[in-house]
Amino acid sequence: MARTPVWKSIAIALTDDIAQGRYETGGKLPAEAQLSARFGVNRHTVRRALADMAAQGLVHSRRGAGVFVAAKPTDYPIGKRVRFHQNLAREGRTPGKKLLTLETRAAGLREAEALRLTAGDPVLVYDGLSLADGQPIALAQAVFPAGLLPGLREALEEESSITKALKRCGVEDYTRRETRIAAKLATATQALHLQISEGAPILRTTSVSVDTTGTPIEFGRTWFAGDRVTLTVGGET
Amino acid sequence: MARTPVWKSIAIALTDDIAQGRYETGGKLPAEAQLSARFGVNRHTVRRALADMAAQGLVHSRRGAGVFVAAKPTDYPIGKRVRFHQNLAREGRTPGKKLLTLETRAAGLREAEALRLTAGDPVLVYDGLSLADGQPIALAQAVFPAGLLPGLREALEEESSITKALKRCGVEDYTRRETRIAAKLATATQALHLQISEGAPILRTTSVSVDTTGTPIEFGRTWFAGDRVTLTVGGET
DNA sequence: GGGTAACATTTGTCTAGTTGTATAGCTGAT
DNA sequence: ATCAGCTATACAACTAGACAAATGTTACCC
Repeated sequence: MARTPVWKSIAIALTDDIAQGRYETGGKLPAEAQLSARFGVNRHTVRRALADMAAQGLVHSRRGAGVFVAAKPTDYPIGKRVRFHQNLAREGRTPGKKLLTLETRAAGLREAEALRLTAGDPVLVYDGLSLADGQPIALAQAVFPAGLLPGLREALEEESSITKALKRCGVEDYTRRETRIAAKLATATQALHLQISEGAPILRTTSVSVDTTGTPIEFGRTWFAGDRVTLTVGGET
Repeated sequence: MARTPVWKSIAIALTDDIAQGRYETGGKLPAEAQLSARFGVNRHTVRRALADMAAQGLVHSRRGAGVFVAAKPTDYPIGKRVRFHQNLAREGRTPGKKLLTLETRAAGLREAEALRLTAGDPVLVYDGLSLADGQPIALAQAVFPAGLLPGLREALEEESSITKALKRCGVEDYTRRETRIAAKLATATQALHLQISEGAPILRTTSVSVDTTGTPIEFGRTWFAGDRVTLTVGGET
């Protein structure tokens, strides 16, 4: 007759609290010390419960910060028309962006090929962090042909969305010609930005977008935090 | 001529030690390993003795912590005027309270009926643990009509007693209109808070308190640890 | 304003000690 | 022969305390 261990009943109680909405998704749980006081139990026992919940993907902890209710993996549709803001708004989440770097440099081989340029042609490289409800979702790099899109740099600095910035440069619409998906492990830098641990799984997508005339406009590489995003393909989005 | 078993003589010796005041009530006994060394027997034999004493309510053990001398069952008078602090102080024990949760939510059917509200009306729910000399005595849940008592939440957070908090909200006096008593078995969560074993007997009281005008003010449910409390009814307290 | 230094908070990890439970075996009395 | 009483050993579950490492906050200075 194995009675339910203490840590398990704590895990159940906390799971119930989350399910009841007493703690918001993405929100912070009380500190372990507070929880141990609330349940009248040693902190280690609380940690055992939290570890169980973390293994189920219900919560995740950050040393020095706290324990957070894990947000459900975001479904991110990949199709002809990929719009970050729309994709997230549809899921009922608040999209956000953080500009990391914005620079003009010479195109590399890979980039030149994708954008139908010559290696060495000037390209505008946008590095940014995509957020959902304030939580990092993806690292995005977009490479634009600088020669074709004058004024894009300023537009990207001011506008909150790439779609809007492109529109200001005369690109009314654009679609994805191709998207490739691969699974990788996070490097230290990526892990830092995405607030995941080094070596955690990430999804890398590589894409080429073209305007209505079929001219390549953007060469994009995006790294998604593997446990926060599920890519979906096939809806006619 | 059945000789007294070894474990029994150990139990007698320890019981005598307690009676002689060699171990304070509420204090910790030496670890089982130490006792087994002292009596020159196996730890299991000591455990057999302790189990016997625990069955008599003389001691109680907490895994990982030790074996403690049990306090005598507290007499807890239930009448028109039930005040936790007073009830315990009269017995010469030090009352204590620990706030577990405090939330505002919609009233359930049962609660609405008792408080003469409509199901769905906002109620303030107080969950707390009552202590005597630091030992858990009872789990208490009190449901207040949130609409009638603005500011009660803050008062409950700051004051140590419900009576005082109510006074701050203008309730000078209140009495019990009714108390129902039932015997139940402890659930895992209850057992955790009361530091008893799952399935141990508990006393559940359900009460409705009214102010001087007869308006229901509190709907209370309390779970007493069965072997630590004896409810008394009938004194004109 | 921006950088930085100090401080408090919080999680991560480690060591040690204690009770709870399970299994196996020995011994003497009936 | 059986069986209750006890020994022996091992592991699981929980407590207790301490310290390290990361983070967030605040005050302060230039």
